[in-house]
Amino acid sequence: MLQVSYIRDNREQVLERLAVKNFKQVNLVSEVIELDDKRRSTQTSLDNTSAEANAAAKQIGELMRAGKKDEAEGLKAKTGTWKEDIKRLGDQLAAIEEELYQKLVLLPNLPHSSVPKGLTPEENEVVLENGAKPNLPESALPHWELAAKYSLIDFELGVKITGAGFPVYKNKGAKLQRALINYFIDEAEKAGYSEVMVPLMVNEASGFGTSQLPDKEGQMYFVNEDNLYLIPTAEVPITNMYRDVILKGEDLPMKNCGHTPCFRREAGSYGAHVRGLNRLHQFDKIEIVQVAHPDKSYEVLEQMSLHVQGLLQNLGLPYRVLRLCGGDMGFGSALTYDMETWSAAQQRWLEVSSVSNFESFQSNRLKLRFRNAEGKTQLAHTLNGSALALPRIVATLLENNQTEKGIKIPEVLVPYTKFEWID
RNA sequence: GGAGAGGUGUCUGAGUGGUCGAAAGAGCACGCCUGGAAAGUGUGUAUACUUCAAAAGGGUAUCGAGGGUUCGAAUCCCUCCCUCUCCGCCA
Repeated sequence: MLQVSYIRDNREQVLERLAVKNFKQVNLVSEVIELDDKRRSTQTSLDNTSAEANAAAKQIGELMRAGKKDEAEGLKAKTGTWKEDIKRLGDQLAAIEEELYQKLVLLPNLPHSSVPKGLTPEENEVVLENGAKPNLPESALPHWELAAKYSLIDFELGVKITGAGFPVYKNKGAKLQRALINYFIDEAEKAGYSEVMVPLMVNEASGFGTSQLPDKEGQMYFVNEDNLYLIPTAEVPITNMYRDVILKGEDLPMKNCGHTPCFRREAGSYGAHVRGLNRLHQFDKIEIVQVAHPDKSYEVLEQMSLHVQGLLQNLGLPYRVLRLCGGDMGFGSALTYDMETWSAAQQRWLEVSSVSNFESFQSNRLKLRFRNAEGKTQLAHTLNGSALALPRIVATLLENNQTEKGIKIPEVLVPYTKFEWID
């Protein structure tokens, strides 16, 4: 959520930035400012009336104690109008604040100045490409066929137990999952992220805090009985650890990592591109999260991007880094890098990570602040990224590393898998 | 699931209708004291809003959340949420 004070002070710039995200409801900006004007004047009237009423109440108390009952009664008689006014103004204020909030949550975050204008994924900017794409023989198989051939993943069994998009990992397929999880967590800890294990269900307040709600309500599984949402990413519980928190300036940056399954309804996405591991309802992911000083958050973003790239390099996967264009960015993000690996058998790029700086968009909702050098509270910046999401890594690994002998496990993983080949 | 107790500031904890944004202690910060430290001592120590104000400061709101009673609510009433204890169930 954007800060109203910022919108007020930088109206033209806000409009300009929103245009980069192709945001159409530009009149919301002036509506927000008008409502805030109304809010302020109503608040002032309410405050003044309350002050009068408070003073009178105090005086009545004093008169009562002094035994001047008549005077007190006289004063009491006058309080009626104030009471009515306070009630009326209070209701008005609540209504205005609600309306303001409803409009405010419709405004996406402002994109960073480096974000390219654009509508579709094709307009994302390729920042860099790294690693050689393997040349596979004609007989190369896509990962879903490899998974069946080596008995690594049973999609049909998952359908029986739950439904499409909930695969069962078996044998070396299951072990590969655990190996990747442990490897990614170990690497994150080496980079200074402290591990947390968090709940897989969150309440409404947490969903709002990281702006999945109300924006992506339909994308989350919802447990009606208890009013809880299954997490679509560990970003939600991990970032919400810092909800309603005032950090000390010297505590920044806070760095956490965690592994969780992620649950996504992915309503409406079917077809050839979602075969196999390409898109699932449940998958495992290691998330890295930082709470940073506003002056440092873009440095931190680069550092997180490099961390993710390091993992991909270590796994020997060809990858590229995209700077998302305004139209392809998430609602709350100011700058997002997507990392994609080249899936040689499918001949396409697969998104395996997304690293974003939310600046103060989330922290404004979270009320996540720190005490700055002047001792004042200030909104911190939040960042997060996948490091990494497993399924497409597995897909690319299986496809790119297939040989006649079997599938070669990358060296860095062998201490974790304890086998070198899937055969 | 059944029965009971309770939610106050960074923490402990007082406060059952006015003088309460809230005693006291601890912690923390700064100062004094000290060769240095401890002890001692003094001061300070919530958040938000504010078309009041240059600032100091002032006003308003907040004692789990929301509503109500009252001239006046941390205190009384209602609803909800949460925590703890005992019983039941249980990895």
